[in-house]
Amino acid sequence: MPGPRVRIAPSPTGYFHVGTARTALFNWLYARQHAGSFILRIEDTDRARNVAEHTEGIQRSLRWLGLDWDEGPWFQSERTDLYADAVAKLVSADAVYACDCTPEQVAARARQRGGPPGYDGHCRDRRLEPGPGRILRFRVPDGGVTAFYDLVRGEVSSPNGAIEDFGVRKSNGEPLFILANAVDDADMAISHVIRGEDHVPNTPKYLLLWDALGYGEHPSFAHLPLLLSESRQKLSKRRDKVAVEDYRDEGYLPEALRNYLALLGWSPGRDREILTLDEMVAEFRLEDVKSAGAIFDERKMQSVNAEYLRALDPSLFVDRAQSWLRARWEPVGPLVQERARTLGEVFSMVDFLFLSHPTIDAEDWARGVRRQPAFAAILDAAAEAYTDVDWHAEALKSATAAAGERAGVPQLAKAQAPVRLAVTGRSVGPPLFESLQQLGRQRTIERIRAGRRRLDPATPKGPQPGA
RNA sequence: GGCCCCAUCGUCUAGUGGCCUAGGACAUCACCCUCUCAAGGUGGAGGCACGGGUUCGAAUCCCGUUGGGGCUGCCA
Repeated sequence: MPGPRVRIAPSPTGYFHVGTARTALFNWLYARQHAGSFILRIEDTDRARNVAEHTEGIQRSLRWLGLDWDEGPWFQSERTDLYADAVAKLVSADAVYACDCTPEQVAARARQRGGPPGYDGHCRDRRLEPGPGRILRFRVPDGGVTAFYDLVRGEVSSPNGAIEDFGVRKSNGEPLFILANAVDDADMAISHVIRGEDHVPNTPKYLLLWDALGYGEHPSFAHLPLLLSESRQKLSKRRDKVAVEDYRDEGYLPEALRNYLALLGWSPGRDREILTLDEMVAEFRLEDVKSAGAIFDERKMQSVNAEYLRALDPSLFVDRAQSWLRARWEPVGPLVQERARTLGEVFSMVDFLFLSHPTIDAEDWARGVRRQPAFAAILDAAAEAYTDVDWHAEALKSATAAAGERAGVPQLAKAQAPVRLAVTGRSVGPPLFESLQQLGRQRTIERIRAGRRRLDPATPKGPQPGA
């Protein structure tokens, strides 16, 4: 008697997101509760947008959160034969047709109609031969309604007339999300599709495809409420700070993050909030998940984390803090080792990695500013250069050298000084580029900007003399 | 614009027709404790979006309005 089969299907196009983590958690809870299988599938069909580093990040984040998977990771990029077979089936059933309209043409016609954007079915009856340069589109029925039952939302339906002829295979032959997604769910015998609410509009298309491919009984669906930013918009990788690993680096405990995430859209009831994983597994009910979006509130998450921290056995707390501290400076350890005369000196060499704002040594700073007329120009150039450089020591070195040249200071030794002062607060310390690599892009650039502001004549605070 | 979804304190939520004078947590304010800060304790302020129904009775059911969100890609 096999249990349910669920999956988390992230795409490696960005850092692993707290929203994805919440979806993964709910899938995982469901699988564990029903002795089912939790499957990891990497949706990397869009080769142009994939970043290998993110594939690693997905797995690291999942493991860190304790969400172990039973199968996978499967990579869609390695399953292209499956999609090709499905496409062949769709073609021979005349469920899809080839279309050679460019996106520009589609948009232009939509503008001309003055109607809504979207594809107008232009090539529906042109009977073009499928092939390179031609996208394959699904022939959506003109009439009728596609409906499904959602474990969270109840009955959901939409008229087929509102669904345009969506693409299933790109003109370069790559499968599109909706196709790969449905084919894989069928192939992997997924019984419950538990995913974000943003996929609700995809579900009718998925079902149309599913039926056209003759896959039989539909999986069950549960669309989870979206995690929102403070502005009530869907949490976005671009706008918001959302990477799970950022929170790890800030010192959140995985069990605390997990607990907080569980509370978004679900509640164990009876006024309880802190609960163990076992309790969650025992009590979680998809049917009890709310359907309204939830704002991701970092302050609340902090208080949950604080509660977990306090509950730790003191010696365990020291251990946990220790390993966090250690992870922060360990990468520059060997570099510090060469320079420290006593262990006591280690601290002042790495303190900048821990402080939210570096302690600026007033004398070093004043001397640095005095000696380098292009101080400000170098900081500006560096901040700009660091914005989209590969965040590795070697690349940072070239970027800094280039920034120096742009500021009229071709010697790296001189060009690095203002950056070092702004970022570490001192004129001496471990090698700069490895230090920056460890500090991270965001904090580095923030500090350079702060250094830049420090250079500007102080803005008068109190009443102006004589005013 | 079209389609879809949603609606309890600022935020996360409890609530599934009478137990609701709507409970808890975060945040916030006051006080207590206290060498500081936390933690803890006590108390305060703060919400059922609005309008119609249904019902003896509605935060809970129905309809509408308003508001918010998602989707509308040869992204996933």
